[in-house]
Amino acid sequence: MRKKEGNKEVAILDSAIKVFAEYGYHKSKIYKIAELANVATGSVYVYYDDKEAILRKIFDQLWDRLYLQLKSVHENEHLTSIEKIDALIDILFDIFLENSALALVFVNEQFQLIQKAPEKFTDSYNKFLDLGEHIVQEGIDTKLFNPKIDVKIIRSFIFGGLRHLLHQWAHEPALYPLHTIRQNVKFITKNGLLK
Amino acid sequence: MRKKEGNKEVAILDSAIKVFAEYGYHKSKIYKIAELANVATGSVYVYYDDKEAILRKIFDQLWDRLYLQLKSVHENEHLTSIEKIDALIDILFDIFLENSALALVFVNEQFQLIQKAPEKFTDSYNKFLDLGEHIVQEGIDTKLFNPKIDVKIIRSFIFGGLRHLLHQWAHEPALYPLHTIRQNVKFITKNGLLK
Amino acid sequence: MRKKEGNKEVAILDSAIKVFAEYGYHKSKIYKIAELANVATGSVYVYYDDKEAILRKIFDQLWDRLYLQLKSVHENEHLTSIEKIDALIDILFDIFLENSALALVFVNEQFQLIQKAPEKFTDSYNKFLDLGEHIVQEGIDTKLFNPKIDVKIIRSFIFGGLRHLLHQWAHEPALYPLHTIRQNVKFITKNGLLK
Amino acid sequence: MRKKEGNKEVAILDSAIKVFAEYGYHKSKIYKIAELANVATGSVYVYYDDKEAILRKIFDQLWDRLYLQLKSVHENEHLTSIEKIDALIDILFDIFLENSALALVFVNEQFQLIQKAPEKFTDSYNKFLDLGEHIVQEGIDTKLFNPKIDVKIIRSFIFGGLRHLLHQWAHEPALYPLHTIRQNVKFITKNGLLK
DNA sequence: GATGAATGAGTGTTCATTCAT
DNA sequence: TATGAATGAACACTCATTCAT
Repeated sequence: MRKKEGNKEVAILDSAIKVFAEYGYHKSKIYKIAELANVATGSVYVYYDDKEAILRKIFDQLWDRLYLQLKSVHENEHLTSIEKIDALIDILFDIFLENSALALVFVNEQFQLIQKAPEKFTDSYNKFLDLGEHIVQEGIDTKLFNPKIDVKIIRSFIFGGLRHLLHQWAHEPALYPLHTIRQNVKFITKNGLLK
Repeated sequence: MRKKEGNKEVAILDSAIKVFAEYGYHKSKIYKIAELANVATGSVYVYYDDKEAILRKIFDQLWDRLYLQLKSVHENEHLTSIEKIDALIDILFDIFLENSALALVFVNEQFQLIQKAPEKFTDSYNKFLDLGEHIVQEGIDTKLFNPKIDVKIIRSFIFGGLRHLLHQWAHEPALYPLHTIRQNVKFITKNGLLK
Repeated sequence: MRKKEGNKEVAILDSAIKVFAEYGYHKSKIYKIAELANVATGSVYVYYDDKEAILRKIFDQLWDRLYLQLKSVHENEHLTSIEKIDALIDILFDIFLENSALALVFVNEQFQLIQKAPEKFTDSYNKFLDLGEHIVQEGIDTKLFNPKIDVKIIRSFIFGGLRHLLHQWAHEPALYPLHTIRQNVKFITKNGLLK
Repeated sequence: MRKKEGNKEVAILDSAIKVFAEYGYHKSKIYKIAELANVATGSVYVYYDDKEAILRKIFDQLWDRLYLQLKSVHENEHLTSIEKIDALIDILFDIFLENSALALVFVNEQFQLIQKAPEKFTDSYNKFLDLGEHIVQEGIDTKLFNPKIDVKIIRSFIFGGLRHLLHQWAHEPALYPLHTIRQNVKFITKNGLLK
């Protein structure tokens, strides 16, 4: 009996990220993904129900990782709210620095997927956002951040700003060193949040 | 939508915005657009070369309008840099307040389109961004804004933040009144830019 | 504007009968049907929703014709029950004599189709059977036929016998002249029904 | 169905009959058959060359049994031709009474299979038909049956009638008790054959 | 210009069959 | 024998685009 190596499942996912990044979800062909993963077309369907399931899995994994990292930051009692916001930004930058194709997929496809069936979207995503919101609220409560701001709106604003920058960077990494982007984001964010 | 006698071209474009907003570009069918515009499928091709040309036209018009408005703001010598940034934000909010379907299309499809062939993307878009950048630079030069910031990065950050907020609003207008979003954005932006 | 010629719809149906007869429904390919009808594959879907709709249409037309003919026979008051049974047999033989491919499709595919969703099967089929049953009952009531027989069972028996013979004939027309088959069927049927 | 230890071959065949009966041959999946037989998909191919071989085996066994029974009837010198015809009908009814799924498979799939390669179809089938024909001929020779009838045609007619009734019964056993069907068939058959 | 019937290239998915273990 | 992961050929159906009228 042949055993599932488990490698194929991962290989398919990695290939999918690359193919989705290059062509966009809709123009990505299953046979391209299979080809790049060195498996047969049909094998894709051994591990994933359909094309969308692959995309969904990509985001599941992504947000699981991001949430766990942010959670560990948040549970560190030695950090101020400011330092936690700093860490949040670092977490996002680091994961995409590691895999720029993933950044492209994230920016280009998450909206469409989440819009289709928000309730089916990975729970870690909402947990991540909630935690981010919580951190901002903590900053307000501890008089570090300006009470005038609406946490949900600011959360979205920062998130969107980061998303856009990461997209540009993923698309043209040479244009700006990531650390410069990072510094600027931290600067504007903090100075905007501090009283 | 009622057929606009003698102006099928506009009717098609308006219908396309609605259909693209509802289904996303890739899942939008030409016959749906034609139907909503009360014209025959074939008529779409009388006015537009292909499906992508419709999308391109939507962005052309959008950025033309935005650029012209920002230009007029910028040419007003009575405004400070801060007031110009305020006006920039207002311009963006107002146009999407007027047409939320357009906001959705903008947020969901611009990336994909611009990525495909950046050089073919409407020139007004770049002009708009350059002008925004210019305004920020002016603020730095006049000692209003912090010189530490990189104008291009900050420009993208704010732009992305706005984009994301508009998307959320377009998708669920009831969640937040646009004016609250607007206030918050202005607040964080200004406090982040000012020394 | 191109006008639907109406010929294509018929051409596709005729081709489908031939292709279904030769390969069986499941092994028949849409492109084969289109090819034989001298139309493009896509044109098949201009006229029919899907593959099954073609098969369904074939039976709709078949049973509509058969029912109308039997109805006209039944309404002829000069005929005895025996003569009506004779006519019923003739009707079936004649229609398949005219189109032997249709006979094959009928024999091979009707069961599967009717089994899938009996309630969606053409109404004319049930009307035809009911009328056949009615004629037999009339024969019993007028003391021509044996009262011991159960009309529904006998109806099915004769129907199945005819079906099988027609199938054999359609498959190997040379084996038996249709008129010999017809005579024998009439003979056994009548002698079985008469007291 | 419970796994029959040491007799996977039989378990697969029994499962196949049920699955073919429920879904029809073409829509039956090998993995469904394997699942029902409590064996792995691959095991099916240990015992059968391919999907069609399973169907072929079902008919082989069926006709072997039927032929052997009819042969034994025919060799009984105490029976008249009429009694032999009676017995023939009983044989058919009894085997399907015992296994109604088999009846469905027989009715739905035999045509397609036999049509594809008549020469490869089980020999017992032809032997059975020939013996049936022989019995009718005997009846004619012994002046019991009407000499006008063509034995081959009548054989097919009766066979088809039975087939159709069995199909209806297998599909809706509650509609008619099998013994009523049996009586009616015997009645019409005999009265049609006797002078 | 306007129409909508006609086109046919293109692809996600299925599933019978194979084969390494 | 037995397994079930892996395969890849096959196909129904879609829909952007064309073009005869």
